Amino acid sequence: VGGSAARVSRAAPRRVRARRGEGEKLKEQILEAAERLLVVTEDEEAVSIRAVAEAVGVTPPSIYLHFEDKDDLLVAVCERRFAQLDRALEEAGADALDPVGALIERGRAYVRFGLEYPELYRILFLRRVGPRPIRADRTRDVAAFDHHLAAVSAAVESGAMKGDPLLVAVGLWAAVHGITSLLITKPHFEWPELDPLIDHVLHTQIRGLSTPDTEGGTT
Amino acid sequence: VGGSAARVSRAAPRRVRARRGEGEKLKEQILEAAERLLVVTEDEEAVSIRAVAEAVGVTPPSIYLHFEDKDDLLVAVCERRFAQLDRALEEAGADALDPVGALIERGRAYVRFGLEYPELYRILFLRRVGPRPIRADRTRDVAAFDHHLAAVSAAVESGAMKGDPLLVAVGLWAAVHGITSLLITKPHFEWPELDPLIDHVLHTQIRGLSTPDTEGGTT
DNA sequence: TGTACATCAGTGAACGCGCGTTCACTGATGTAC
DNA sequence: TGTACATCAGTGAACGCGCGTTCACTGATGTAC
Repeated sequence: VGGSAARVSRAAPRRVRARRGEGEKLKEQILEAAERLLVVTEDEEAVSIRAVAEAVGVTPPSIYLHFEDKDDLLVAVCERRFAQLDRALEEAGADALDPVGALIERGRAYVRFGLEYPELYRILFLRRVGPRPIRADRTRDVAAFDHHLAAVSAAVESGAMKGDPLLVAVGLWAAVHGITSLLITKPHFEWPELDPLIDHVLHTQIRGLSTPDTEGGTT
Repeated sequence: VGGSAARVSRAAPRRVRARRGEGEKLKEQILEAAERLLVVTEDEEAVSIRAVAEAVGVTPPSIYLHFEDKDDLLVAVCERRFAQLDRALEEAGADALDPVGALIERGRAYVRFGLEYPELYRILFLRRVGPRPIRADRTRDVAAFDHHLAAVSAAVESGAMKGDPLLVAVGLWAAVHGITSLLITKPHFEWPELDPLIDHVLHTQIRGLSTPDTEGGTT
C-alpha cells in the first residue's frame, strides 16, 4: 500500500478524493471554507456555492451531497460560531471574582467576538430573518442567552444588582450589542477610543442597575 | 386645449408622460416608489431597478435619467429618511420639560422610528458599508448625531448628568440602537413586553449617568 | 398665423453576468461469494 | 486467491432566472423665425 504513493503528484489535483466511508470529511472542509471566505471577504454575498466549492477544490454539485441548500450551509456555519461565542463568554465570566465582574468580562468578550468576526456577527445578529425562521434560533443562541440570563440572575441574587433578571439581561444584551454593531456597521464614524468607550457602556449599565449601597464598588 | 381631454382614457397607460420641463416629477415618484417597496416588502433585495420602474409605471432605463446607478438611488432614499428621523427626534425632544426628559423622549422616538420602518432602519444602520463609503455619512446622519450630541450636552450642563458628552452620547445611541436592532432582527425571540422593556433600557442608562443628588428625580 | 426644428421624456431590445440547482454520469473501492 | 458487483464520492454540462446597465431610437412639445 505504501509503495505506490509516488503517483500522487501528477497533474496537480486540487483535492484527493476521500476514501469510502470518509465522505464526512468533505462536510467539515466545506464548513471551514465557507467560514474562511466569510472572514476573509467580510461579505456574505461573496460566499456563493460556487465560491465555496472552488475554495475546497471540488465542483459545486458536491456541496449538495452534504447540505440541502445554500441556506442550510449558512445556518450550519452560524451554529458553529454561536457555540464558539457561547464558550468564549462562559470562559470570560469564569475567571471573575464576583458576579458583577463576571458580567463585565462577559460583555468585553462579546464585543471582542463581534469585532474579530464582523461578517459572522452581521449574519448572526444583523440580518433580517428569512422567510423560514432560522433553525439555529431554537438551539445554540438560546443556550447562549440562557447562560447570559444565569449570569445576570447570579448578580441579582448576590444583592449587588436589582431588577427583573429577564429585563436586566435583555438590557445588557442591548447595550453590548448596540455598541458592537455600531462599531461594525459605521467604521467611518469618528468613534472615541475603543477601550474607554466599551468600559463606559458597560459601567454605565452596571451603575444604572446597581443597588444604592454597593454602587461603585465594582469598577 | 380643454376640449380634447376625453382622449386620455384609452388603452390604459400606466403613467402619463411628464410635460416638457417637468421631468423632475419622475425623480420624486421614483424615490417614493422605492421607499414604498422597501416598506411594504421589508426586503432590500426586492427593490430592484426593474421593480421600482414597474411600480412607477415606467421602463427600467428611465431610472437612469435621474440616478447614476442603483446605489445612488438607495442612498437618496436613505437621505430622505435620515432627515425624517432627525426631525422626529427634534420634535420629540422639544416638548419635554427638562433636558433629561428630552433625552428619554428622543430615545422613545428613535425606537418608534426603527420599529415603524424596519427595513429602512436596516439599511441605515445595519448594512455593511459598501466599497465606497456611503455618501449620506457626511450629511444627514451627521446632522442627526450633532443634534443628539447637543441634547446630551444640555443634560450634562444642567448638572443632572455627568460624563464626557461624546462618550455619553455614543453610549445612549448604542443602548437605543441595541434594543431597536434586536427587536427588528430577532422577531422570534420571546421579548418582554415592549414599553416596559424600552423604559427599562432608557432609565437604566439615565440612572447610570445621573449625578448622585439628582438620581431618580426624572423618572 | 404657420412651420421647421431642437429638446425633452421617455421606450424597446438586448448585453453579459453570476447565481442556485438538477441530472445523468463515472470511476475508484471495498465486499460477498 | 480471484472476480463480479454494489456502493460511495464525487464530476461535467446544462437549466432558467433576474439582475444592472447600455444603446440606438421615438414621438410629443415648446420655441424661434
